[in-house]
Amino acid sequence: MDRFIQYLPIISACILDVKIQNSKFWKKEQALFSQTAEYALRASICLAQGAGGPMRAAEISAATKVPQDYLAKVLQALTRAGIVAARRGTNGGYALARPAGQVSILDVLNAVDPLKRITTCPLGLPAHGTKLCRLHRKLDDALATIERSFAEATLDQMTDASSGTSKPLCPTPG
Amino acid sequence: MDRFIQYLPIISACILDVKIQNSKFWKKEQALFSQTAEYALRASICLAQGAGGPMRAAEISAATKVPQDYLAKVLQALTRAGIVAARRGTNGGYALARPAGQVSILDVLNAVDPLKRITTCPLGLPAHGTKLCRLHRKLDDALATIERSFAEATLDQMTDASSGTSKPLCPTPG
DNA sequence: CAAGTACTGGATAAATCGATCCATTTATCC
DNA sequence: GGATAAATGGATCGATTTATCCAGTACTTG
Repeated sequence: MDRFIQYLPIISACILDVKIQNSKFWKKEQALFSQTAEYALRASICLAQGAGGPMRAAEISAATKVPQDYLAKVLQALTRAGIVAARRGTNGGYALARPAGQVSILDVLNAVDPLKRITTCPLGLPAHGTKLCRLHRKLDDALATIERSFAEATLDQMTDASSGTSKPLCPTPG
Repeated sequence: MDRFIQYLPIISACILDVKIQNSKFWKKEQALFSQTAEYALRASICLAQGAGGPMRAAEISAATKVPQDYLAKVLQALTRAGIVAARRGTNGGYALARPAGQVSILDVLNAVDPLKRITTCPLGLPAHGTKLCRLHRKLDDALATIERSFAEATLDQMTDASSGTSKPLCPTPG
């Protein structure tokens, strides 16, 4: 036979399944959003809640469960991006540089882990397109949707204070 | 003064901007989608296009510009997930295990880099919520949107053959 | 000004991802 | 059955991300 059996029968799939169990499955832990982005968002929203005064890194770390020394790096990035303002010495700490209603989730994300839109073909064939580009338009559509959604979401909308209900928090998986 | 100046004046922002230039900016390269996911999608669509017969790894590598040895790992993962069927030896190669119209982008993504929805509070406070959970609902909404979009997009929709126009490819950035 | 506080930033280590090499296994062709 | 072809899987390596430590700097208080 020189014709390839393209669609394997069910029985072959079963054999494949066994092999999945027997070999170390190549599994990635990577989430869609980076750990750093998660940390930056937690910290920013934490600052948006305690809007009274500056919070020290140790306080933010305790409230958000972000490793303190790593949080320092994240806050530095947010400071350099102009999203938070840092103050040293006694009674120092971090505070938002703008009102929470004027800082979007996208602002925070872009400060630490920029959401890169797909503008050129990753295959690097500029003049003549390749066969893959419907894919990249689809992927970039998804990026655009997220970008729009996150650009409209401000930090104050993420705080408890933005609603009458006091505990609308994380639902349990059920 | 024991009251923190929360909203720094413009002049301070300028000073901050200077510091951005002078220090090594903490910049991440990570895109929203992993390199492996990109490779897996390219390879899958490549197989969907050449739907005639099996393609060897070297051929797929040449067509998709994925490093050949790494592509082998990606294809192994797709094989174990039952998305592609592999055949060894002369005239061997890879082919889709199902018709391209029955394989979604989400299927491919989940095979190599699962899109993990947020079902529980990452802060690990199950009973009593934390102050951060509006955020995670927002993030998970984004994940849900992407998941839905990618579940509906099949590989054959990503091929050139799915349209009358022959070159609707990657637009140049302009 | 002296002491103490808290952010800053450099150096470093651990973990994961991306990439490569090569021996082995399985299939086809003659 | 032997030679060849091509995927498989183990080992390794470099780059990036995540995490930690600590000396230095700037700011406040008294």
